[in-house]
Amino acid sequence: MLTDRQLLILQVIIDDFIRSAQPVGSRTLSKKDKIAFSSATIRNEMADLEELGYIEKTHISSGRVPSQKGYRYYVDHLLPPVRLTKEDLAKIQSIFNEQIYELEKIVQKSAQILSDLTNYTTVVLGPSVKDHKLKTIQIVPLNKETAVAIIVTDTGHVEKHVITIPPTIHPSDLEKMVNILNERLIGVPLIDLNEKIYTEVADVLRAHIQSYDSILKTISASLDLDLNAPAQMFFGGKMNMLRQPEFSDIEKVRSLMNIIEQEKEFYRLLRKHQQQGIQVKIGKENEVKGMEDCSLITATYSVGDEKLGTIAVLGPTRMEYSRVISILNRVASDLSNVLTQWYQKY
Amino acid sequence: MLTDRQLLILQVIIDDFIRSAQPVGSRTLSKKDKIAFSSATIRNEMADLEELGYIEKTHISSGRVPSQKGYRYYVDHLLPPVRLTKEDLAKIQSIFNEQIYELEKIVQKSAQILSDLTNYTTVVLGPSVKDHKLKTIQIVPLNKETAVAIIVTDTGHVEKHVITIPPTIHPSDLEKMVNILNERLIGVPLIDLNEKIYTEVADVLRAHIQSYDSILKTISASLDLDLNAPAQMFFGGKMNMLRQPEFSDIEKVRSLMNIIEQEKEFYRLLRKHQQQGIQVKIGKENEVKGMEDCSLITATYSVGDEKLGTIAVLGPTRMEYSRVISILNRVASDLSNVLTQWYQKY
DNA sequence: GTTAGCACTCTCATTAACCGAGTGCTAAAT
DNA sequence: ATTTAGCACTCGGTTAATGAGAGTGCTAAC
Repeated sequence: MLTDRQLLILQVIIDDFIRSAQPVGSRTLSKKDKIAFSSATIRNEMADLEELGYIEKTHISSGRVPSQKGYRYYVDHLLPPVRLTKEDLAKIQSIFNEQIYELEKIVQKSAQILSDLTNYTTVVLGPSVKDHKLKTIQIVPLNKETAVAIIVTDTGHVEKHVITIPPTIHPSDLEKMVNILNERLIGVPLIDLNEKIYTEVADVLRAHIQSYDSILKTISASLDLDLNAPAQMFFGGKMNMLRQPEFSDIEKVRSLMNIIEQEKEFYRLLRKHQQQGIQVKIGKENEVKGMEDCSLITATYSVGDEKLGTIAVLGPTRMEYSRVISILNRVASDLSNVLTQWYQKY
Repeated sequence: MLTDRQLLILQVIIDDFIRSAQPVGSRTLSKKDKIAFSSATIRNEMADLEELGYIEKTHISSGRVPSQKGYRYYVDHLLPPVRLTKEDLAKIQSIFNEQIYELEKIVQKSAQILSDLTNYTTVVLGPSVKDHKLKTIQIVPLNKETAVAIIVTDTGHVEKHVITIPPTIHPSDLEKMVNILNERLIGVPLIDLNEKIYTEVADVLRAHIQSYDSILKTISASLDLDLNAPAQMFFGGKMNMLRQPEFSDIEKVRSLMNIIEQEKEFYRLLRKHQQQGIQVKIGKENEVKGMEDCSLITATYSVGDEKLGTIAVLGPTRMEYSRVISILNRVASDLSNVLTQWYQKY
């Protein structure tokens, strides 16, 4: 329903505003190469665009600023194509340059590079360990009372857990228990461990081990807690927001940092973004107080068909959507490829 | 060489300025209970104090502000006694309430509580693992090429390390190697591991194992890297600085955050503060550009006589020295006590 | 349908005036 | 010999006035 000319104007307004952070006036627009008509014409079109809700004035005689609806339309239909420069590609490549075998490190480095590249804040939601499969479980006694339980998954992830050992348990029982656990539970996804303990392991334990009750508690202690914990979040460029002119007000910085720092809220927000592909949430679409001036762009990365985690870029609503989306696409797919390739070995 | 009255005035000026963040004038001072002489007298005394360098004016006809020298004198000689409230003590106690057996968690929680209590930024330098002693080393093969090496120390600390296994190494050799390592190296401090490998283990290995060269590389890979890594730093209340009026300027926030975020610089700074007891570095005493308006108060915590790490509180020079020092003293000694008690079991 | 022209609006930067908090100095009081 | 009252003076911060500049909406001409 918008005419081509209106679309052109909308696009140029948003492009210019993203660059300059200043309201865009009709005269500025009329000087652009792409635009061949006079400022008066532009003024008329702008009045229409404003009436339709795509742009706004900051005050009665100011230039125009994109509205949330405007950004939404821009993101959905008007994104200018971006080609990543060689430098950009090289940096992205550098994430995978070193031979890294640890998922966490690679994910952390991705967050780092991504924030360098975009100058915004990035968050990478690490893969939940729930679906990883048990490779081995070890219990290393530290002294009479405590021991550290170590769980290794098929992906090389290591969980540790310091536990107390009730004095009723005999060391040899402990050893037996570990053997039984390893015999019966290798290959089981961590999330199913608790169930399997009761269906598969409990009977065997009862048959072989004296202090059955306390040993069960010990097992629970070593396996239970880590499952409900949220997946790790890796941040990059937390302070990049300070450079954006929209955050020259210390109050805004504070309220935004509050959201980021108390990670729970932010984690919940990211959990919503589990769908395949790039997702863009603009301003109030995030439904979080204090993020009205922010946009969140997310992508997922995966191994084969299985989603592993989410990569997110947080910036002002006046964000370089095109560029960020391109970069994010690239990083997510490269990361998926590398991980897929890597996991195939197992 | 300062008269009692001058000291009194200096103290009241600093106390007031710490509270209000506003330059203190003679009239304000004369209204204080402690002060029984007129504003004119105070003006004379202040002129002297200024000449001696303990206080400064922000402009020719303003009230006085403590100088760095003033703060230094205040910290060294004029600290008003502070008694921690029951609430404060209860919060500090709560660090140790839960039965926590993991050093990292307890240290992290200390940082958290400390920043809550002081409203400043806190850093806790975790203990370096270098001095911990090897409890066991395990190598868990993940697939043909990679394995994860797991080092457990007597303190329950777990290091993991993904390594590649050269195809020339036979799995049984790997097993032999692990056995030999465990036989020979248990109880050795991590920092001495590399040396011991050559003095104690190399010969045995050569005698028993075929692919001697590649296995040595593998060992190095599993043990080498983690030693030079700096000890972990745990932050609390990174954003608390935003609430201080001296950081209403976004530029200052940025330069300070830069220092904090790129942890290396900050780590180096903390390393200087290894001496026993409370240390206070005021403003430029920190010798870090961008920290001219900050003070750093540090304490060490230890097990028995052995220093483990450093606890630090970073605030504006206009910091509540008295309160922070009291709290820090308490936390450091409580932490030391708990850890000493805990470690004695080993 | 497009554009030139014009009156009007509003922000922002500059300047001037003023208030208030604070100082230093002098002279009187203790 | 101190201490204090008094007074002239300084300077930052706030308010108000002014003007320039950017931008708009509307009308009338092209």
